[in-house]
Amino acid sequence: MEGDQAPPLTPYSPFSSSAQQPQLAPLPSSSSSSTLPSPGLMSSEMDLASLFLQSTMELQQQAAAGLLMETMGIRASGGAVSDQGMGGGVGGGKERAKSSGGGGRGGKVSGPRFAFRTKSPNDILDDGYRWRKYGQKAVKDSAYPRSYYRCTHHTCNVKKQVQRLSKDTSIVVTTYEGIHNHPCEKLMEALSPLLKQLQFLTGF
DNA sequence: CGCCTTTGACCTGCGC
DNA sequence: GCGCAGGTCAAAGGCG
Repeated sequence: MEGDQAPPLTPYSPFSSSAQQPQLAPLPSSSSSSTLPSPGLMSSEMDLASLFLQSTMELQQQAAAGLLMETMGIRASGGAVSDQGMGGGVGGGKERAKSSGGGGRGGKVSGPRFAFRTKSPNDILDDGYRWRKYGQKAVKDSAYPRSYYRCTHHTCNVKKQVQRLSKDTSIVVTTYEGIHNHPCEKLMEALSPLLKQLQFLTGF
């Protein structure tokens, strides 16, 4: 069924149309809203930790959408990549073909995708998660290789691609695919002392 | 010792 | 059907 192109990324022209592109182009459609991870914390008694967990989940969404980036002083601009650029897909070596449903180029995605550009000398921007690099590939349009990363969390299947623009080497295009189903480690680590203090003060 | 990066090979989808 | 381009795997090596 080649019918399901389902371009989850809003096409945009990287530089050409000087029009006011949004700071980023999160995936508009159905996929993003419906694939929100349901954090299994529906226990009857929700303590502060659970609340925190939930809020971090939401934070992730915003972070992924680049909103947080700006707050953190990271410049997020541009938007989604067109599918001729990094739209790629799950090509598939070996067992991936069946496990992930294949997909292939311009095809299915495992989750919502966000792409944004950051102006940074570093290819890797520290978003609080731990990533493991699983591939690097030279791409045709760019003089710089594209790197492939996967979230190291066991249950998390989020991937990201990082590529430096050949036109402007100071700009790094990062594409996130999927949504983390676990809290941000660094964030939790930083907040845990606060949480304890809060619990102490509030009597919980 | 565990985790991460590197790198070549392999697989899949698309265009011609 | 073939070649190209992109995405992923997995072994090997490095580092803290």
